Amino acid sequence: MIYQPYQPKDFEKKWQDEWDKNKTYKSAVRNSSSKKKQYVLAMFPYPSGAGLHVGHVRVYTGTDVTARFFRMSGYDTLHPMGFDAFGLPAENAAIKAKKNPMDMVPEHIATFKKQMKSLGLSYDWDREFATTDPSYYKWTQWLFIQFYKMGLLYKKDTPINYCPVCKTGLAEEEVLPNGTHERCGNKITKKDLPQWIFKITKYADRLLSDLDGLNWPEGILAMQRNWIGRKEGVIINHKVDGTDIQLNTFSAYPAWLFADTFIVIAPEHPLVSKLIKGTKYEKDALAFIEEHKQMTQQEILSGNFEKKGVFTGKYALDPFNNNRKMPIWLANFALMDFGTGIIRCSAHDIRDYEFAQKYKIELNEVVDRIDSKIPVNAHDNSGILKKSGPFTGRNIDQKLIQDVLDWIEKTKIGKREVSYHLRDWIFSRQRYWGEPIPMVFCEKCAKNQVKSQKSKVKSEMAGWFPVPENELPLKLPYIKSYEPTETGESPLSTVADWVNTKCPHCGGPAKRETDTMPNWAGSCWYFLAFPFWNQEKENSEFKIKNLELNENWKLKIKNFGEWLPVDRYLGGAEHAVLHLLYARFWVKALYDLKLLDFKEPFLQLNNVGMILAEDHRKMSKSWGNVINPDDVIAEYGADALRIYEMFMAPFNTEIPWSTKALQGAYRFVKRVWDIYQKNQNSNIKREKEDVKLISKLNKTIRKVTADIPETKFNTSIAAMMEFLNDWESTAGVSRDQNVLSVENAKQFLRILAPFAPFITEEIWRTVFGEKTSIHLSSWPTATEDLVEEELTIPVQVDGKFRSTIKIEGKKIKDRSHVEQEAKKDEKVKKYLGEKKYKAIYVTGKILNFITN
RNA sequence: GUCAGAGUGGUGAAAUUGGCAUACACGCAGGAUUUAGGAUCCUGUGCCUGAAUAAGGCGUGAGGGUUCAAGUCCCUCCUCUGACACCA
Repeated sequence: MIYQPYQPKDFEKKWQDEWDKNKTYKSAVRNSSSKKKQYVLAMFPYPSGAGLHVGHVRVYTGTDVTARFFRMSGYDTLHPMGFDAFGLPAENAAIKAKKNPMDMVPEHIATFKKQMKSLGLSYDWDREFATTDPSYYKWTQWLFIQFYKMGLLYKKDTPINYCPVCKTGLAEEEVLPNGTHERCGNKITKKDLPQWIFKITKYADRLLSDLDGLNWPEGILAMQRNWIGRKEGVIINHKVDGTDIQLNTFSAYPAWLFADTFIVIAPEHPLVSKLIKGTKYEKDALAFIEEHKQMTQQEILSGNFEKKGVFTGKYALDPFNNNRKMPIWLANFALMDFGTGIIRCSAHDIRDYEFAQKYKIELNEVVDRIDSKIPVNAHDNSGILKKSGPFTGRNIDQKLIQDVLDWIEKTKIGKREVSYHLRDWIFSRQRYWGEPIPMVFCEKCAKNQVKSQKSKVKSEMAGWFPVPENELPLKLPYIKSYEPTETGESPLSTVADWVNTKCPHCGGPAKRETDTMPNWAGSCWYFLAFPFWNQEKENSEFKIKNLELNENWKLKIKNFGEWLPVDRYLGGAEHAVLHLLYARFWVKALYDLKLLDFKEPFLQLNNVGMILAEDHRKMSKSWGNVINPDDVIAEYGADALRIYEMFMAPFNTEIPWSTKALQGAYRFVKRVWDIYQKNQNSNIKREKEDVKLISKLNKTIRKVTADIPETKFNTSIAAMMEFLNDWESTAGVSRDQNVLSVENAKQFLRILAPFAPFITEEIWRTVFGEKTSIHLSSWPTATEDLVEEELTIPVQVDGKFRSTIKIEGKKIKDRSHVEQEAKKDEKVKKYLGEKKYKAIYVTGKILNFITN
């Protein structure tokens, strides 16, 4: 055969089609198999109009390498792909393009799929779906109803971001950091609208404690722990002087409670109106509350606002100090959604201290100052207490804190309490492009339920009923105008024939919920769907039986649940909290519903680092520094792109793109091509194999085998490059290419296959004439090193490296032999001289002579 | 401020977990081939002193410590990145 230069264009398309046609990457049918499995998943993409980004290529290639490795290693491997197509970005893009997202999304998905195939990603496409498919969101809606039925959802008036100029409700993402609307630049306010809310806080403790068993990056675990923000402390009850009002405060630093001299309360706290009603302070307080309302979330979060407050005219009685009177203030730094919204304040907190100085509120310190300018900070939890009742004179330590807590409970001043940073999850969006929330409101039933003494339905929930399950999916109507409405309500509220329906309870006229679900909904359970998302099965076994959804779900989990949970999940750290937390939450709730039998969705998590542009900025159209994977593939081929992205840096580090370095990867792929082309032209005989080269090959196999499961793709490739260097030079020296047997040449090709699926397949089939895909061949096992005749041992004198000596492999454990050999070495002689020494020999690693 | 991660050549980075620091790659320099450029191949490439492919010294953010031996372990500090942040 004549030498052919490397031309990836000549064969990449051919193999894509072949793999497609033969369903090479179809996952095994898995039911009650005892065979080991790997469910390898990349966070699925939102299919934007821009197509795949080189950043996508990085995660998907890493995931693909992992899946291919396990597939070849004999695991049942599930490696699916789908599309997260609901949500704001898609909707805004569609508004801009003046199209309905329903028409646009399929186009974008087609582009993504085409690109994914051109990259050689080994997905089982039979399981593909988009979260926007009614057959998928039928289940999302059904799950919503299950969660509703178990009491995890409630509806409540909640402030949302609202643009008074555009007259529209906004998502958090649309609010710029300076508190203005990203589209019109006007200041955003809050508006109360009824919202569906998920009681994720009910699972706070389990979401926290179950983190312990996960093989996740430490940083992500820490972020989740932080976000949940569990804090142990006490709730203290106070009477308000001259009223029957009771105020509860939360404190995480019980040792310092005797120091508190005043109380602040969040302006939006429901007890405020009661405190100020009819007093001479009312007018000022109301003005203050109004001013506070005008503050945007951003101003509050920026921390740059002035700490302000007004006196309510009322006093709380301090149970720690003989009912000493504590003035109650409204303060703009008190948060309604942390603790109880009411704080006991003292000199031992910088913020409280400054506030008290400003308004000349009396203070009382219980620990002597170290720095004369400021009081000791309670967060330090150290010092000796004074003026602290029974605890005066005691040192602040764990024992004291426990004693204080016991005392508080014994005297019934208050009780131990746990507080969380985690808040309930606002699940409503006043937007078009999301799963319609499958709930119906009936005014008549609502009235009846409120009237009825027997009804246990809370007034806010009265009249709400889930859409009957046999009506699912509740399809999103195809409409022309779906832009946000003037009232801040969902655009669906304007579609009369969709809104008006029958009450599932009384059959009378009723209205549908017009809010849609947030972007997160579809991604909360998609990984559960892949194992059973197989159209053949859908159509035959499950559809024909026409089971109730509940039975249908259970049957699916029973038959295909063996794939679950996900063994390896790969994706960006930007989802560290929200997506990962929400998905964990749903899985736990489903476990409680007995719809799943495991508690954590993702056993191992690996983060992928972002790829920056060559100029070290983020890739962005406006900078004009975007690298399009299609262009790279056209010029260098998919294999070179894959190899480069796996080799560029450790998988989880952020890294700028480098076209030069890409060319290095391209050279490597080309050299692989060339050496096999040369091999093809020589008659290879096993007996001519080079022993050292085979030893190197086995080391390489061992290295790659160990590295891939640890996502150390860069060092895998470095090892293979080393091997290729050796192979080339050995072949060069021996002046014929008979240095590796066909079997061994194939072994190297197989360990390269997960990284470079096209070139390896092409060589496998054309050079070696194989009939079935290399990707279905089995992963090579490294054999024990064939005798290494000589080993190199470094020799130190007094801890300084001086020389190396060669020792026969057999004698490597012979300590005195190694020592004698070392003493023959000229350099060692020079430094060691005639001095007395002690020798430390670590077998096979190092020899160190110590003379002093 | 809190939490997490990271500081190694001109650059991206390695280092079988305490044992020859800088593998692999990019870049650069010199050479071969070429009308030329590109591509390809070969050689060299941490820093300093040296004519040197002689010899030596110094080197993993800074400083200290443990050890025969430290990029790796311990203490103090500095810088950068990310996330959260008026959290009571």
